[in-house]
Amino acid sequence: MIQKPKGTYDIYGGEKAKKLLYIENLLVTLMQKYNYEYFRTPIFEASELFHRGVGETTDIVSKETYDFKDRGDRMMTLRPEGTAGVVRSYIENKLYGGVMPLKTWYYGPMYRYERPQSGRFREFYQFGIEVFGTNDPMTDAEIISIAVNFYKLLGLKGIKVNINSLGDNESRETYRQALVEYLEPYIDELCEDCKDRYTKNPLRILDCKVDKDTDILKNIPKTIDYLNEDSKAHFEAVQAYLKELQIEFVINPSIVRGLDYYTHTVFEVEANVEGFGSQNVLCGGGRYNNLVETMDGPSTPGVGFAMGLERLLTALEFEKIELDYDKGIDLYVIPMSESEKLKAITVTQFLRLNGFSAEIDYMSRNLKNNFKQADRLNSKFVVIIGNEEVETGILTIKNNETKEEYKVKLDEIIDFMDKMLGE
RNA sequence: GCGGGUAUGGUGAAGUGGUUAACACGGCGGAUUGUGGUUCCGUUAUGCGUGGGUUCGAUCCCCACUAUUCGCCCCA
Repeated sequence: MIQKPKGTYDIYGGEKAKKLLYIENLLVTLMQKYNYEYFRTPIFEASELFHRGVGETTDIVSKETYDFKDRGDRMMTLRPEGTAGVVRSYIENKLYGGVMPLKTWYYGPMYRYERPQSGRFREFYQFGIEVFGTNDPMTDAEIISIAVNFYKLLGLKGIKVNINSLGDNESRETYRQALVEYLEPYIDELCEDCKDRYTKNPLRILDCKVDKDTDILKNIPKTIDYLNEDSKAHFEAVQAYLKELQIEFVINPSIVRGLDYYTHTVFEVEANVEGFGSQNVLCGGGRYNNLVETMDGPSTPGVGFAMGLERLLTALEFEKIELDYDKGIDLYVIPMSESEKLKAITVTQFLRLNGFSAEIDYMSRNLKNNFKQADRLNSKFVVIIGNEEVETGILTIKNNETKEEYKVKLDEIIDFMDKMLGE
């Protein structure tokens, strides 16, 4: 038997599918309200896009990509994240010539070759937003609030927002120097990974979990202490906006994010639920004022985030949150015998085309099992069609909850159902 | 890339080195040929992840592989 690739999963109907569609619909309507535009970019791109966009030294690019050569010998990569593709599209389509800011959102599968575990897949879905063309701290606050408000709308309770600031280029550089200076005497005491990071990307030593309890890490310089005036003002403004929007947050100096393109604000939203898996970051993002330029576009500030759908679903299950989607159908149509099937399918189609969800018996079940089936489908009403109904044109409709039975003329059935379902 | 757990039917699972592999749920059929969700009856694995080995004999012991799961690294 051929099995699914490691780290992938199927959705095969049922509650999970309904939940997923509900969440996706909520995202679409929320994005309309916030006035964001839908972006769709390819699932594979030239490998170089991610090497430059995400960062050569990141784990994501150095060891987690799905690479392949196409039949024209071009190196391609299945996208490991969404930002690089959107930025490429922004530049390639010269969207910087339009009205700013450009507020975009995307949703789709991402691919990373990792060992699967709780909350981590090789193919996983991300929803993300990217805003181009403004450096206003209000935007930073807005996108954080979007993530938080979305989780609140779904009913999630244990969410925690961590924010930090890396500052602009100047601040980053002074900080990097201070960091390297501070760490120099301790290099030998750091873990193997950190020794490597020290030369390649010292910032990432900050969120090392191996060394996190050592005095070296406890006293390590904080990025926020090295912000210049502009950067400090930016960070403070972000906080002021968040407070105004009543978004609770904590400043966490160890948040640096694993992608190289961030400047100024970085943040993570985590699920703070007892017993939740160790992969508890639901959403992460920040500002990337250098990225567009790095990718050969005109200097353009940007800010965005990405959230993982699988982790969100897990969090919802963990908090036992019931989503408000329709769990059943309106009517279940039972033909009493083979000879009534023609009439039954006509009635069913009529109902379906007039706004009701309706199902019919395809299995020629006996009456008892048909009622059982109606229960399984959570049908609000049952329509019985036998020879009497066909002769008189008057249908028997039973309310599946109250057990009340009604006789309804075929051409009055829509009005009747509207009334019954309280339309 | 590294470390731990697990692998029995459609599902959840018991089980023992030795003749017919519990039990529960679900499914299907019937008791009830136009009214069910209760109850009762019947039925539902020539088979215990794959391949080797130990043994007179292995689902149960050993090894490898594969899958899965949790964790590390990293990330959503």
